[in-house]
Amino acid sequence: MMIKDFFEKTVLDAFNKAVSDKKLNIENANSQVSFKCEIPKNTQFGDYAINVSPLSRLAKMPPVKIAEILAETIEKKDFEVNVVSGFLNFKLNEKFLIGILNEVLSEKENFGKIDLGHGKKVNIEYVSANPTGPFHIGHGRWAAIGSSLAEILKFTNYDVCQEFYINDAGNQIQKLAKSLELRVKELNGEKVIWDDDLYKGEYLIPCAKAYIEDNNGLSYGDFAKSYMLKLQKQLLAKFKTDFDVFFSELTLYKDGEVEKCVKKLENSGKLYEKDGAIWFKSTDYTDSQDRVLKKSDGTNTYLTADIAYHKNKLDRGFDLLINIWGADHHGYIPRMKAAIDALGYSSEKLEVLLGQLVNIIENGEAVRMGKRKKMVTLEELVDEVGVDATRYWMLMRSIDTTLDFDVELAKTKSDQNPVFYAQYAHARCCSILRKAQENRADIETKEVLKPYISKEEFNNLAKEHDVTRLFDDDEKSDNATKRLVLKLEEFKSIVEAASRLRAPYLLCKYLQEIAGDLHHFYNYTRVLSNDFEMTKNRLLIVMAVKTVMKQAFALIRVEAPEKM
RNA sequence: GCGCCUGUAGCUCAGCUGGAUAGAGUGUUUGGCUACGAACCAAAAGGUCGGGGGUUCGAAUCCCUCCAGGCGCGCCA
Repeated sequence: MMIKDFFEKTVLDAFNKAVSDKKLNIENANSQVSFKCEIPKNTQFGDYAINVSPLSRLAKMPPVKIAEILAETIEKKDFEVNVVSGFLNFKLNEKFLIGILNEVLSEKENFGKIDLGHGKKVNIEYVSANPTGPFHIGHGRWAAIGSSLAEILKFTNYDVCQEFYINDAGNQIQKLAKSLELRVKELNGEKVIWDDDLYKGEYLIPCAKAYIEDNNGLSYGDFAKSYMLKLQKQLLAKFKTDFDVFFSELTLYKDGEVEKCVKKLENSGKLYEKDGAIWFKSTDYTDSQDRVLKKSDGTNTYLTADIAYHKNKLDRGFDLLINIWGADHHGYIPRMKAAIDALGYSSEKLEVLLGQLVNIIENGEAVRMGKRKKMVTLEELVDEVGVDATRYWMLMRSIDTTLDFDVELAKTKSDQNPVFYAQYAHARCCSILRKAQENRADIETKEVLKPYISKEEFNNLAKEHDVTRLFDDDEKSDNATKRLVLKLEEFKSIVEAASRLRAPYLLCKYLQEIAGDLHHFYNYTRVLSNDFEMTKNRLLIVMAVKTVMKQAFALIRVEAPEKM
């Protein structure tokens, strides 16, 4: 149980008791009363607080009075209560904190796990790029967010399938084929003329060389597609983004699923013909205009195949479809939801996370990414900044804000990137745990001394973890200890929020905070000392911090290094 | 014109279903290593929360309106 819930329940119990004892006079006994526990901004007040002011109208009493009555009624156990105006402030004592620490130590990497998904089958689709070129930085944002969200959902008991939709069936593929053909001819010494709408990026030159060397009988289009897809897959793996399924749009056509889907829509009565094209009456739902499914030239639009794709996913039995789309696809949501409803499924099963785009900052100016202009590829960025820093940077901010990526800053000042601050805290924990078991020298005599704790004792410590004492009558040290232990407990609510709100950035924020608390603790509290009992207790704190940080890093798929 | 997102410290951003004196990082200034990693810590300075109305005991948070920026509004994908 989370501490906040504990205090909310404690106060609610006290409230009910006060009402039945007639200490509080509530007219409408059936009225819903609930309390909200929060961590005060100013920790002078206490560790947790509940504001009872909203009750004053109901009880016809000033807030202070209510707070005083409740404070008297509350059954105190391992904490103190004091009243300031309408607030009930709670201060935890040492025993309470020891309880938290023991919980972390016994649950280990399972600490913070919570069953939100009840094993629900969820499909999360993201990146889904055309196989016509390398990823740009924007793709990196979706890759980082999607892969991290997948971890978070798994941790909160969802059955997760990560999927990448390959857009390999549109006329962009013809352009790709033509572009490769021209590159091949160029390499063969022919003079060629490039149309403006072709892919003139230099990335097709190595592809053309490979084609000349051995094209395996493939067409230009097929060769280029599989070549680009292979490169994309390699980069995704390097970027710690592991898809379970790569789904080809083309197979929807080959298997006749697109036609079947159109038939089904036709049966629903939502299709009509106009100007030689087949339209979907999506305005019967929430869309602002009807959409063309089959163009007057007889070919399908992108939407048609995409509807068939979503039908396919639903037919595979997923309870929830999560799509991560760039903000530029925002207008696409109503038509997709309309189609899902028209097909007889529930559009509530589709949840679209709209991500704001990424700007590249160069010389202090935002440069819009254009596909055929000179651009920074994700691969270049990863090579220069590193996988961890790039992922962290992409995840740090809420999906709702446009991300400004200052490439120069990330390259030249990478050692002051926030990710290092958090990683350093983890490495510091590891270092203390190592040092505790190593021989050391006496400060004055330089004589070699035994380790603070033997390997055997250390290993027992990890198994039995009996925390006996945390405080040491040093105010700063004790406060730092308390702050750190409470931060460990907060991991539970962070995980819950990150899962419910689909917000991996909360974990980055949490890592910054716990890292800060660890460094603060380190500066005020000596872990390894000649007080053997205290050394053991503090090693257990460090172990707990290491465990929780490692798990938090795992959820965003960033390395938690033992050394740096 | 319509829809979505954003506007909080010099810069980049938090601020949970309304609550106590508005929070971090970074930058600036200052102080701290002769035992566990100074890639660290501590302190100071820095804000009419885009403007204006409204709702109420109370608003950065909810509602209305205006302003500014971003992204969409194809028989493209």
